[in-house]
Amino acid sequence: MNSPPVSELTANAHARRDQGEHDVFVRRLNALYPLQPHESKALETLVDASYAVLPHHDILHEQQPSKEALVLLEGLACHYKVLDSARRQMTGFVLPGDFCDFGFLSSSATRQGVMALGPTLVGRIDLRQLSAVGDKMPNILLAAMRAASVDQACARELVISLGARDALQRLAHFLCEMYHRLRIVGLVGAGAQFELAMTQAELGEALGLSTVHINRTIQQLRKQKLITMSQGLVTILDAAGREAAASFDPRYLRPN
Amino acid sequence: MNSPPVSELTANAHARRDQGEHDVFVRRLNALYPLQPHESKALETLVDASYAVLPHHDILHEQQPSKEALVLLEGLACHYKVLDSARRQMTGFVLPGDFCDFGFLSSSATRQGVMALGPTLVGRIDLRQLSAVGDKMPNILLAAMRAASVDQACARELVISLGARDALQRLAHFLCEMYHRLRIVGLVGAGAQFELAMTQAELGEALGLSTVHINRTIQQLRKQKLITMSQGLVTILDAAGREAAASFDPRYLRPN
DNA sequence: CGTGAGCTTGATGAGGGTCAAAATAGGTGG
DNA sequence: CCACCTATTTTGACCCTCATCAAGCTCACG
Repeated sequence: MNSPPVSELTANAHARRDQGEHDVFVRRLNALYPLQPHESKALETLVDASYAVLPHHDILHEQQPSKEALVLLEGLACHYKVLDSARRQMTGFVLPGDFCDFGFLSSSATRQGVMALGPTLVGRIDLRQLSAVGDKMPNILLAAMRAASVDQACARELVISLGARDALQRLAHFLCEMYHRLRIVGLVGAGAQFELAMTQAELGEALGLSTVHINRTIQQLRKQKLITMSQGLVTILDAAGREAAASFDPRYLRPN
Repeated sequence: MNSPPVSELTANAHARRDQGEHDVFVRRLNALYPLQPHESKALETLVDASYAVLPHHDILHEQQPSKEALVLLEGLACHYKVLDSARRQMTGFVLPGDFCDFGFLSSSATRQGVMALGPTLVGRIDLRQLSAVGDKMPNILLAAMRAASVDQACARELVISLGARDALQRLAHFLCEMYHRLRIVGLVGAGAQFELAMTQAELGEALGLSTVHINRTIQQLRKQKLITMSQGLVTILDAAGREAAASFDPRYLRPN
C-alpha cells in the first residue's frame, strides 16, 4: 500500500480516473474558496491530461516559463534549489490538490525547481482555457490566488522554523503542517496516520539539519511518545502534545 | 540625512508630494511590468492618502482583514512574527515601492505583522478604486501579481539563507538583496551606498543570528574590505566579491 | 553631564555538523 | 529461497559554529 511501484500507481490512477482523480484538486480549491456546483464541474474538466513523474525527477525546472498550470494529483513534491556546494535546500512542499507553481498567475518563469519526492501524478491545465473559464467564474481565480497566499504563508512559516526553532521544534512543526494540510484533502487515515514519502536525508534538506541529527531528533519524538515513523508512514500519537512542542498554530493554513 | 526625525521626514514628504512621492511606487510597478503612460498616470492617482508610521510601530497587524492596499513610499519595514518565547523572527522586507502585504489580492487577512523599522511613509489604495482601474487596465493587476511573485521568491531565498548558509554568507546575501532591490527604485547613491535603518539586533532577528554574532560577522566583512557599515549607512566596496561570498544570483528578483 | 540605546569584546558552553562504521531493509538475480 | 547489493537508518566520537552571559565602550540627546 505504501509507495507502490510507479507502474502500479499509474494503473490505479487510470482505473480511478473516472471516479475523480481530479477530485483532490477540486476539493482543495473548494476549501480555499467555496465554489458553486457548476464552477466545481468546470474546474474538473480543466484538468485535461495527467501523467506520472518518477521519484527524484523534476516536475518543473528552474527558469522554465509557464506554458500551463500544473497540479499535483497524487504523491508529494517539493520546491528546491541546488547551491554552489552540492548542497540542496528545499523551500516548500506540494501536496495533492496543490498547484506545483504559481508562476502562471503572473506569467513569470518558475523560480525554483519542483521535484517529485515519491511517485507522483501530475495534472495539466491549459492556461488559455483557464483564463477563459476564469473570466466567467472569478471565484476560481480567487481560489487560486488564495492558494498562492497560503503557499506564501507556508514559506514564511518555514523561515520562522529555520530562523528561530531548534531541531525538535522544527521537525515537530513540519509534521504538524503536513498532518493539517493532508487532512484538508482527506489523506490522513484512521489513527492520525499518513504517508510521507521522504527519507531522513531529505527531511534534513528541508529543515536545514544533517541526516544524523534528523535521525536523533526523530528518536527523541519517539521517546516522548509523540509520533511513530517508519518507512514513509507517520502516526501522530499525541497531537496536542506535538503541537505544543512545536508551538504550532494552524491559522496560517487558513485561506481567508 | 540618515534617519531624520519623523516630523522632518513628513515635512519633506509633503514638500515633495507634487513632484511625485508616489513616484517610487509607479516606478517599481513599471519595472515589474511595463505600463503605458496612461496606466502609470492612473496608478499615481490611486494612491490617495499617505501617512507616516513611526519606527517600531505596526503598519499592519496580524490577522487584520485587508480593507485597503498599503504601499510603502519611504523608509523600511518588515514582516515579522513574535514567537512564544519573546523571540521575534522577521520573514521579509518591504522597501519603498513595495506593497506592504498581498492579502488584498485574495481578500485574505494579513498573516503576519508588518512593522516599520525606520521612519516610514505609507500610501493607501482603496480596493474598490483599484479593482475598477484594474478591470480597465489589466496590466496594473499583472504588475501587482508579479510583485507578489517576487515577494514569494524573496521568502524562499530567505529560507535558503537560513537553512543552508553560514553567518557570513547570510549577511552578505542579505546586503546583496537590499542593494539590488534599492537600486531598482533608485535609492542607491554614488559609490554604491545606501541607507539601512536597522540595528544589529534587528539584523539578528532577520537572519536568525544573535546580536553578538551579527556584530562579529560585520567585522569580518569589514576586514575583508567588502563593505562599510555604520549608523544605518552601508557602502558596498567590492560588489563582485561580496556576491561571490554569498553566492548571490539576482535572477530571483527579476519579475518575469 | 548623566543616561540609555546601540556597538564591541571576552569567556564559556550547547546544539548541531562531520566523519566513519555498523546495523537494517528492500530489491535483484541466481 | 538464498546471496548479494545498495539505500537508508542508526550509533559513536569529535569538533566547530554560534548562543549566551557579562561587562565595557561610544555616542547622541535631554
